[in-house]
Amino acid sequence: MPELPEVETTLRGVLPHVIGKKVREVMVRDKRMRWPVPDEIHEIEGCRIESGERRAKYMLFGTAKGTLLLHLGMSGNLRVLPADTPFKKHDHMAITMEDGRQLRLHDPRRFGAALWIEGDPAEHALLKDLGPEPLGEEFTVETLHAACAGKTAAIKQVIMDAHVVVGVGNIYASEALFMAGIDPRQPAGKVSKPRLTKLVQAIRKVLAASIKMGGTTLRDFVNESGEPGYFKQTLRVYDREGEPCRVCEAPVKRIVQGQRATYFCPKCQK
DNA sequence: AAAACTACCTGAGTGC
DNA sequence: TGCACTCAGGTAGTTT
Repeated sequence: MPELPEVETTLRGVLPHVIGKKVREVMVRDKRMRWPVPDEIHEIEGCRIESGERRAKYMLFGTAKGTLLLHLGMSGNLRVLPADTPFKKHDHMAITMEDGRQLRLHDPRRFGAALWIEGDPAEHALLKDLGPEPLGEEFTVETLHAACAGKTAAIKQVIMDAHVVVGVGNIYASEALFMAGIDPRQPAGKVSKPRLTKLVQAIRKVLAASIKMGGTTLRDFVNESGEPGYFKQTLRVYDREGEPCRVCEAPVKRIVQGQRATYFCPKCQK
């Protein structure tokens, strides 16, 4: 589920409930996540949360003692609920704040993660080799051009590579390539610089637009309040196989690249 | 170095 | 109803 806009939406919703507040208790109901939830996660108990940031699709909550890292995987959500709300199946972790509110990490597929980082999070193994943020200044046509140079891999796979640019998942990769008019199968090294310029703009635009609408709910994404995102109705190609292109009316095509579905318009994207 | 593929896991949907 | 099968928003790790 969650790509960058969904994580950003969740983080923004959660922040007002945690910034400047102390954590009372962490309850781990099922430590089987992508990596076992470490016992050190309890280090956060009694700490005041000073910061909350997103890096790629990771959420980082900083305290004086260390940093809580959360990832929503494919099926996760993080909700803010009264602490006495009955637990649901797959509510794996609950973080109770001093005011009685609780953050619930719910993740049926358990591809998500909850880790405790001591020291500088930027140096953590999961974060240190990540590429630039797509909405930040460091992601430019120059960086993308350099990353694509000489590569035979399809352009879609390259923009989904977190070493090149973070946060571009399967939905927004297809959408950005449509907006830029680029065939997702094009070898990355063969896409001209002007077209990469369009692609950089398209990636920024589609992510920003989705954040504005609270993200995309395909099946089960909900934000911190349990509400879906509304960007799905704006999708131009993703999950629209056989339906008419919104520009030229040619049927949208679905192919598989790197074991993942890709959607594109064969007429608009060359 | 880069590309291809595997693995992790549950639930929804489809076809028989 | 039930079984077998496919597919799903991510990404670290291994193999080629």
